[in-house]
Amino acid sequence: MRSSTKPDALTKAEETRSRILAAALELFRRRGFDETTMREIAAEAGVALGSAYYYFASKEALVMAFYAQASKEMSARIETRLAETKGLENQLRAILDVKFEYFAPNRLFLGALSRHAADPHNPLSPFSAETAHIRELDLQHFAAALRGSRIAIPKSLAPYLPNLIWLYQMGLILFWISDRSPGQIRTRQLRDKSLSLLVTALKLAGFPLLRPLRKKIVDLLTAIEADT
Amino acid sequence: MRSSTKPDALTKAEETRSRILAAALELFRRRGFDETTMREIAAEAGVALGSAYYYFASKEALVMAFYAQASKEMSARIETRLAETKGLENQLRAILDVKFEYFAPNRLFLGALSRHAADPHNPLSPFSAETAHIRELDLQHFAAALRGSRIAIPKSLAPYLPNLIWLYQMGLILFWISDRSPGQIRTRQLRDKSLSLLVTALKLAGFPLLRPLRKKIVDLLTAIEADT
DNA sequence: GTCTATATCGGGATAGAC
DNA sequence: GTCTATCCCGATATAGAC
Repeated sequence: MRSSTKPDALTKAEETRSRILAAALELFRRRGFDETTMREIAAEAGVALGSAYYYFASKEALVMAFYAQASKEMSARIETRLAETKGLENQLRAILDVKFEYFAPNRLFLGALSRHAADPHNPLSPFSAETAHIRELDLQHFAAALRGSRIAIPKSLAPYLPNLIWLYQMGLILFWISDRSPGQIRTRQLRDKSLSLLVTALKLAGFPLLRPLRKKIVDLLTAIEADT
Repeated sequence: MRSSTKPDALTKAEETRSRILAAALELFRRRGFDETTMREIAAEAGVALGSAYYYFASKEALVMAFYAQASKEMSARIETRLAETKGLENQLRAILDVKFEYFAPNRLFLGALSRHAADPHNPLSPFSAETAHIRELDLQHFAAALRGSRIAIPKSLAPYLPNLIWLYQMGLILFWISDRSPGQIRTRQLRDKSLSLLVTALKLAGFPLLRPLRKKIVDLLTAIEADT
């Protein structure tokens, strides 16, 4: 518990903890996740190996701490940007921009983590139960952008859209992580073209002739959602 | 090189090699990939640790050998099934069936490997350069099914379809790998509904009113394909 | 409660004798 | 081509100083 005599300062323990986390992230960024050892992290933070383990039960726990911090910081930025931006496509782009900007220095690091991305049962996966609260925050941003949009979205489809767009965004991020084109130009192209496609598709979604297709899509989404 | 005096029998070396591979796969299936150690594999195969490494440079190499074997065996089965099946949807389902049947005993094992799935630069990823020849075989099956179909597919879209369907199939397999519903019922539902959706979408693809959407899709696909 | 120092283990990979 | 003996190193457990 925080000492009640210094409510504004970090306690010694909190200071040590955040120094260890900072050292870990610095090394993860510089050398990648797998290559960084707990011994190096402890050395970089100026503590003994045992201390590092005292604060973080595993290397994995350091990653979870990173997730929490990133989610919190990005969420604030996203809310600011959404308030200054008009139009669904622009708002979605704004969300993506915040993420890419924030993640840019961590691309190598995230690349190592993406190994776990495909396994929803791995705690580090963006699909896992352990990261559910982070996902939830993201979903709220997407839902807000959709609510503010003037595009008429079919009622049957609407409940699934935040999740679908979240998934789309994860796909883009995964693509970006292993995009080796200079400055990740290809991801930028993909982002622009796919965003434009997405918005066009949403505009067409209510079109009567597409009813059978829409029905099949909703049917599919319902089946997937069943429990998860 | 194989001894020319016994063209039909396995040489001793080949026998040892395949015994090691069989032991490895058996253990991978039973206990999972990470949990299985090279020491156990050697013991199960009745050879020394060093011998296992003589035949397979790493645990990873054992996986690549599994891939090669699986690809070869499934390819033969798929060709048989395609010859007996009519209609695009049925043919696609036939291909998926062969894969799921073949992979069924290896679900746990594949689950551990799926960690690498998201990283195209990892040799074990289905997207990697090292697995390109396996992917190529798959693509040919999908291309054959599409060629044999009576559905009129827009010229602009056609070249991308085998790749797209291959990607769709990978998505299904990834879903299946971590599908914990009894008997993987949910994957079966998803397979049926998504196949039906896919075929419906292909039938509608040439529809004139969808031209702007189609154009955007082709545009997107072209950008992605650019080099990779 | 916070942290250091040290010991031990598990497992991938390799060297070199035979 | 097969073995034994090691190397190396990340991870973990623990005893105990402060």
